[in-house]
Amino acid sequence: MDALTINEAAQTTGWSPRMLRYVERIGLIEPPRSDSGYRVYGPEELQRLRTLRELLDGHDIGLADVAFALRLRREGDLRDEVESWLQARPQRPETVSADDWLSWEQEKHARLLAATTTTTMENPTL
Amino acid sequence: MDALTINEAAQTTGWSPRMLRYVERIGLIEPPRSDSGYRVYGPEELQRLRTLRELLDGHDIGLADVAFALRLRREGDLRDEVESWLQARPQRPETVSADDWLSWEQEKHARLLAATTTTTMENPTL
DNA sequence: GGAACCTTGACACGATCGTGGTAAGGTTTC
DNA sequence: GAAACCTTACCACGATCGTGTCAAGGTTCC
Repeated sequence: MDALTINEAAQTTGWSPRMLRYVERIGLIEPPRSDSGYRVYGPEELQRLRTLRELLDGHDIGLADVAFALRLRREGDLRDEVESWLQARPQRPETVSADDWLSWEQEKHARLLAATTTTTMENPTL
Repeated sequence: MDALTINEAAQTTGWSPRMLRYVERIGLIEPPRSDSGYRVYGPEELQRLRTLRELLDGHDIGLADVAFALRLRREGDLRDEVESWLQARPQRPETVSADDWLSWEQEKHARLLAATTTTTMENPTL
């Protein structure tokens, strides 16, 4: 069976049970619950937990960073505002530099993506 | 004249001099320096400082969050990995929704990249 | 050449992040 | 019905974030 309890999930993923609850609380991985309220970790959650670990270890980022990235993805207006703030010349190119142009180009991708993922569908079965 | 010193800039933007140095240190706004090393705040910096304030006040985010967004924008591999992690069904869609499919298509790039960096293949014990 | 700036560096401090424990109580299993 | 789980809710603690203040030294202004 691929339905592990929190301690079993902790065992196989390397996270502590405490951290699994924390990761859930900040909204990164919210496993479904059994009838009696027990967290149920399926293969999906386990895989996500492992890749999350890799993500954190790979770069110098924290859970809060990933949580913020999640916010950016869910809250369209927030993402747009942050994005447009960052866009406003981070350096001071007296003239429009090639660098500016480059980032603009790169931005198109994000913009397109943003346009389609704007739906903030929420459905946390509490 | 539009070349203010740090205290003047603080005055007109509402930030404290201390915070202006902090904002610079985390890479958000790095004003040029005079020959003697004094920070020189031009209209650009002032405007950016004001909009930064609005950005922070508008949503419940911190400077560290904006700094991370900046990292995401600068470090392409980081952005891709974070993006692809978030993409991996944040919720559990029993059925694949159209929305999922759409983003799936657009995210192929990120997924491919992720495939090369994700090597954790564990079998669900038990 | 002194007043009034600027610089970096340090000490400090509450708030949050990332963890770990422990307690009080419900569930599952045998 | 007791053991071994699970739940939430606290207390704690080092690390970082977001601030302030202060010290020691260079710069600008008059």
